Amino acid sequence: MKLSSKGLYGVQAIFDLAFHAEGRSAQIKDICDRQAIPPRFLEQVFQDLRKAGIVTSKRGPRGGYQLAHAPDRIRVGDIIRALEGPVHLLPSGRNREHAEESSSYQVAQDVFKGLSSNIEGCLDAVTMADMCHRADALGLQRRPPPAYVYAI
Amino acid sequence: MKLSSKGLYGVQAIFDLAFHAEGRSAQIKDICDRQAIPPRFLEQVFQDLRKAGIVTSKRGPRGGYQLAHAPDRIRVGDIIRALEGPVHLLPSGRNREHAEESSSYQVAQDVFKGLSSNIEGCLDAVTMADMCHRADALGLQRRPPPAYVYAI
DNA sequence: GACATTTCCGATGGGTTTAGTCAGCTTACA
DNA sequence: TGTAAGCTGACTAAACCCATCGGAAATGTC
Repeated sequence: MKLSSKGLYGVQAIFDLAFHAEGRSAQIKDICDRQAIPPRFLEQVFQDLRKAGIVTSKRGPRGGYQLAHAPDRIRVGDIIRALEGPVHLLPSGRNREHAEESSSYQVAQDVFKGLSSNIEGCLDAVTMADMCHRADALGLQRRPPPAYVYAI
Repeated sequence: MKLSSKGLYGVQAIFDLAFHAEGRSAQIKDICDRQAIPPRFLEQVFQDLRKAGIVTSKRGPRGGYQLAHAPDRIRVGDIIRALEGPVHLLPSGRNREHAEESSSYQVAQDVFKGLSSNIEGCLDAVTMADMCHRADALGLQRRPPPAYVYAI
């Protein structure tokens, strides 16, 4: 049982936004430089995150992405669900229709449903604010984007 | 985030063994009939379970599989680990070596390591005995294998 | 208005994993 | 010795993952 790269990249990127941008917006290029993520791939990831309402975007020069909520309101679970769908331990089998009738299968179904929501609970227990605190504890330096200065 | 069919089939099969065979042995054919699992596929699953020491096997006529431990000593997590490897949320990336140097990545790594062991904890909290109790509560009937009777 | 920059969208391709099948071998009971 | 089971390894079709690409749309700057 593992996470896809999309999920990891997503969490890294949102954390990056929370930690380095601090409410302002950042661009894909900069996030990828800091987090070592392929830029064209992160583009896709951000599309999903935008559709899920986790970030807002602005096009054009000096555009970029911005958190839609405060870091303590964004949970790891929100990101994972946006990128990989709900945690659902039951595989959507092909000839599972026949099995669904058997009450024997229902026991497994009940158990896995309970486990799924427990696991979601684990993921929802960690927020971006938590990750920022941990980063501070590690001594990680914030690199806020330079304030824009008009050319002379 | 989802489970593979192998994991579900494995849990179903071990539960079936605990519930219907009750310490005795059962054959693939019978388990598959009760649980609606492709027989040749369950064969593979049982090989992994045997190598992990969760079941023992006996070949030849009137052979079959048998639990290696009491149902309250077999946890869902044991089965999942045997069939899908340890829960490890971090994808084993290709160019992740470069990223590992960045302490930014280390934050994500720490968080996911913690989450992984929490999730294992969820899976280890449910035993086969628990599933049997639940099945009893659902009114599921046990179908023990008929005691062998010598032909006249 | 022209241009540069950045996000947005859809398609594509290589590689890996999954789910299931198959043929043939080994073991062991009767 | 025949037959019923498990054991082993190879195989395949489909799905999925991880990007990468070309171009379109929006928007700030000159």
